[in-house]
Formats: sequence, C-alpha cells, structure tokens
Amino acid sequence: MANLDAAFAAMADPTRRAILARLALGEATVMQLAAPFDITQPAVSRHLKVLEGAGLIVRRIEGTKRPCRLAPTAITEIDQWLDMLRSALAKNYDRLDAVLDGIKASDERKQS
Amino acid sequence: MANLDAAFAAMADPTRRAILARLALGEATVMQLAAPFDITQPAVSRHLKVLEGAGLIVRRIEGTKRPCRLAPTAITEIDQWLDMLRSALAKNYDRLDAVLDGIKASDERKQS
DNA sequence: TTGTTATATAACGCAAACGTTATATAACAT
DNA sequence: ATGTTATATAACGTTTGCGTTATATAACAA
Repeated sequence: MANLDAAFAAMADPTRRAILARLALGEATVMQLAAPFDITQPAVSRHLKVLEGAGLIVRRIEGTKRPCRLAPTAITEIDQWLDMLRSALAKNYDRLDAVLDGIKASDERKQS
Repeated sequence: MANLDAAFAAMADPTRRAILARLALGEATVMQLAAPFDITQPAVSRHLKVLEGAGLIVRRIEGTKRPCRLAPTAITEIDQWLDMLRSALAKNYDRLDAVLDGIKASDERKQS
C-alpha cells in the first residue's frame, strides 16, 4: 500500500491538515487557501501538490483559477488500514473484559 | 493538536505500519519485531520510540525484555480528526445525491 | 565473576521535506 | 499590446528522518 505512505505523510503536516479542514467547508482556490497562513503562495502550491499526490484533494481548472476540494478515495484507504488496528484493539478490550469478568465472578464466589 | 503531527508522521512509515500490524496480533519484544525486517536492531528501537512518542504503542519492562503492545487510546485522536473529513465528504455526497435526484426528477417530468 | 542476551544511545551520512526568493505561464482586463 | 492576477516551477538553504556502526547498560546464565 504505497499510497498510504503519501496519505499519512500528507496528514502529518499541520498546515496541510488546516487546508483540509478549510476544504471540509467547501471548494477553495489556492489564494483563498493561502490567505490564513503566514507562508508564501509557492509553499501553499506545494502543499496542495502533496495533498493531490496523496489522493486527498482534487482540482479543476476554471480560467486562471484551480479550485480544490476534498477527494473521497484517500480517506477510504486510510480508514481501511485503521480498521485493522481498531479491530485488534477491540479484541484486546474484549480480552480485558473477560479478565475483569473473571475477577468479578471470583469476587462474587468469595462474597457468597 | 500537536500530537496528531506525531501520530500521522508515525503512521507514514511503512516499517512502522508493519510493526503496528504485527502488534495487532499481540504483544511482541523488540527482537521479535525486528526479525522480519532487513534493518538493524537500533533502527527498530528508534521506530518503536517514535511509535511510543506518538502514543500508538506502550511498553512494559520484563527482565531484560521490553514487550510492546498497541496503546488502547492510539487511534481515537486520529479518528476524531478524520471524522471531520468524513462528515464533510458525506455532506458532499448528500449534495451530489440531491443534484442527481433533481436531474432524475426533471427527466421524469420530461418523460411524462 | 564472566560471558551472553536484550535493548538503548551516540555519532555520523545521506536523502527528503519545507521554507524562501525569483521567475515562468497563461488567462483576464484595459 | 500591456499590465495584472492566479498559479506553478526552479534553485537554494536548513531541518528532519532514517539508516548505519560502535558502544553502553542491565538482566540472566554459567
């Protein structure tokens, strides 16, 4: 899963996460995305390239503007990966529950 | 959310994801984790440090061994963040559905 | 005690990431 | 045509990340 490398790496940067958060509100152009940040336009352009490369956003061409929006596919892939960890953790919790149930049961035996 | 930086960055490395996958099967020592990989033990130790720093794993001390396992809270923070994107994308799909419904409705009107 | 096993840390090199400034391109307005 | 706006790309420096080897620590076994 080579693309998970790109997807997670893309999300690791706080500026890029902020860009994604902004795009969660709806489509935006490069300039609109750049405005809140204290970095230059080329820097934002490169962040967008990274996000696009990771499959997290898509862009269309509209005259001289390149409006961006969230792409669904990358997050799906991330979710699939995380599902493995989720189920493993759930299993551990189940085991812990079983242990606690055992303790509880033995306590009850002592009580009675 | 400074820790999201660490969490996503930790997951961005394929070796570290493989380690997490291995730990999903259950606790393992450093040597056990290192075995499948073609990298040295110090390299694995540092990957583990990164994973621990990101809150993705925990370690206990058992004699000279340091068995690792998945941290229970690990992915909750990540999930919370992703929820924002998920809901944004869901909203977009809803909008798309609405558009398609509109087209369908207008088609039906034409048909009749 | 002495050697071995399990792990961590230090020191170093190289490649990748992120920022900057300067410049290119291409659409739009005049 | 000419200037302006929106964006991309190139070139460069600095920081960070991942690997290595060499060495430290600390438990265990003899």
